[in-house]
Amino acid sequence: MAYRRTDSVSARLADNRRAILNAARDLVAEGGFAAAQMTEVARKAGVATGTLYRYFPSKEELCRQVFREVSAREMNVLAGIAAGEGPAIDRLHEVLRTFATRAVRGRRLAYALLAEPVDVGLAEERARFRRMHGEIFAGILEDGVTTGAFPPLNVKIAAACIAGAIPTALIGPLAPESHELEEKGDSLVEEIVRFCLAGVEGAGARKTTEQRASA
Amino acid sequence: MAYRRTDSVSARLADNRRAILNAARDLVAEGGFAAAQMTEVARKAGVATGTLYRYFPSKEELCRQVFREVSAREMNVLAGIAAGEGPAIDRLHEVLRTFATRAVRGRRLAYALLAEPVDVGLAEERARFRRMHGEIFAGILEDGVTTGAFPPLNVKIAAACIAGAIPTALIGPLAPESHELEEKGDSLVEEIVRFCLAGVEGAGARKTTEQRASA
DNA sequence: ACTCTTTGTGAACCATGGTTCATTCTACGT
DNA sequence: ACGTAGAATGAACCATGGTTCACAAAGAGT
Repeated sequence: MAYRRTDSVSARLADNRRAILNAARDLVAEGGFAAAQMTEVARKAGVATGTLYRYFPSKEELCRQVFREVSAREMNVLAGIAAGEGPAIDRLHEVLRTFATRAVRGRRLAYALLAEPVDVGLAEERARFRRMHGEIFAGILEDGVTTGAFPPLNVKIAAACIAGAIPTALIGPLAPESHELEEKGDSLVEEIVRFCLAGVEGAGARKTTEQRASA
Repeated sequence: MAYRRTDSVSARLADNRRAILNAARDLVAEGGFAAAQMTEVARKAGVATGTLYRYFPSKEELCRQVFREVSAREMNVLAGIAAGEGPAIDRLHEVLRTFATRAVRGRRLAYALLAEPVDVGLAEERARFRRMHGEIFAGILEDGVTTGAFPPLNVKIAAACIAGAIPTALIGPLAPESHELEEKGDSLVEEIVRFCLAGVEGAGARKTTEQRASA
């Protein structure tokens, strides 16, 4: 028996791992995933390039991990609201407003999570992120439909629409070089949320001119 | 005077250019922009790799050109509908349905245009594409608001929401490996369109529980 | 003190795929 | 026919940036 992992070593390993993840996260928060190059991450974390590979099998894994950690924080905030008490409509309102507002506040990070051009690995992670948004929204919608607060609707599709509408409406303004959020951010958020709520609530069957004419 | 460009030569040049663009377009339609590698494009177009650079300064330019040509066709279809006669609401309905339906029919191409992970150059082109969608939608909305068919609303934001909701709701199903569109495509489209129309029409001020309570 | 194992190092390595360029070919004008 | 300009060629080139690996350092056990 020649070697055993001490607590102090385990701690140091854990510290390193954290330092690496933090370094990567910070780089992403500053310049998006494009800025998270292995050399830079290592430098910022205070370790050698090769060391990164003792903790993560590849850049892709490292970036995925960062993506998951950052997005998990957001998801938890939203999930918390979704799981709360109160009428579905209020929770929906709150979730949407929070989603949009947090994106506006943390623009660069939001841009990285939602819109920055990334490679296929991260795109996959991003898809998962969107899907989870959809599921949170869908949960509330389900509630609302059950209690009769919302008209009958296909909750999955409506949720997907919301999960797409919000980021897209924000993306132009979210782009790193845009500054229009500083002032008009709040009203923008309000308007987006309003659209989504209306999409949910006004789900009753509706007719085109032809249908009205033939009635 | 030693040389003058003949008609036959000009024609051949134009043919080559077209052949290259077509080759690239076909590759994109089959395997997305990821499949449009210069070597492949050249092979498919029946020219040498170097020749590509006599017609396009870089791969990025070539791909942008392809993107523009393909997307222009879509935009024109939508713009045609938007510019038509009839009540705004019908035109909106028609435009949205057409947008979604065409995406469903030309899945792979739609995926490439809307969702495939691409590099920054094409992402820029894609952003322009989205913006143009938004402008088409916004034009109709503007009309509808003016004529009183729609309640007052921020047309730009609503348009952006629509431009985001439709692709996002389709993306999962659009993904090359998914086959769920074959059967459920039409109802999916209907539901998405319904959500968007409701978002536009139900734009009247709406109140949260707190606001209702304090009234 | 000595050995053995794990951990850390960073310069060299390599894979990918776009781009170049010396050379060859084509066709225009005389 | 022949000289020349423009067009075509495609194998070699190169830039980027992730990954490796031979070696050194540190820590654990006897």
